[in-house]
Amino acid sequence: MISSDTIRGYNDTFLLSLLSEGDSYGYALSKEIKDRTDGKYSIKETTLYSAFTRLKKNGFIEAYPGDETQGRKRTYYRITKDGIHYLKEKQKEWEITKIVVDQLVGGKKGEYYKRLHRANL
Amino acid sequence: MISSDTIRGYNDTFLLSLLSEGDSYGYALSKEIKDRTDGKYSIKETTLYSAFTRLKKNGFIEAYPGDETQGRKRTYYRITKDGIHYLKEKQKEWEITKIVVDQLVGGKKGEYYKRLHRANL
DNA sequence: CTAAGTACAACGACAGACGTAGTAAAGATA
DNA sequence: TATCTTTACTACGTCTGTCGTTGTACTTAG
Repeated sequence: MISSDTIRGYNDTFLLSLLSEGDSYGYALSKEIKDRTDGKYSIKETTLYSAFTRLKKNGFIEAYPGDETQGRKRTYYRITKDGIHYLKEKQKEWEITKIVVDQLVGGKKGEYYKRLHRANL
Repeated sequence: MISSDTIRGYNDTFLLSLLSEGDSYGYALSKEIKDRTDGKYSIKETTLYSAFTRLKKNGFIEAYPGDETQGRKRTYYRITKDGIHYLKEKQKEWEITKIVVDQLVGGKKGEYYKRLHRANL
């Protein structure tokens, strides 16, 4: 199980990405994250709702009440234009981050080969 | 420029990875990180030295004084066996993290969900 | 009736990153 | 000679996302 701290700051992006596929609410988004990662990552409730608060404050999402006739009333969320813009920025950032971290964490086959070669010089 | 918060928690791993190639000291490691990422990421001084403190406390590195005949005396760092073990764990974690985040940030055509299953991680 | 699942909110604590400042020694420049 | 730049740290306080804990409330299954 990946810890949330490992991918700190990307929870907002995960939520925006899911909301970019359609409006949803807390519990459904939480389940979706767990399902899509095959249970390898899940967002904590407190993290989830504090993320909603932050995203609202930043104008990246809008909340509206659901019209459930049964069950407890849900709060639905809709991504805004600013949210879509932010999402795209973070998607680009992630692509760069992957490359940067790959170069620094090491541990890849190719890297070992190069190091071995260098050591033998 | 990638922010340190984006890759929070991986600074320790970066340092351990570099030290796994050979002993080094603060400034050299800082430069190496900047160079290897083509300037796309750099570690702040305070972050660097607080990382050293943490790594020492965890027994992942050992410090020893350099024997420079000129210039200010440096503190060199050497990775320990525990450090190597931790590094390998984090390298594995990173491979999983990449797949997990790829699946959730979106913006790419979904090859990754299949990869997650195929990778058997 | 009770337990489990759904759907949130409030509060405080923690840890890594970071801004600011200060210390110190050497070499380069004017 | 003076000072500016580079190297090499240490100390201290702040910020922010995450998370543990607790509480509330409504619904369905057994």
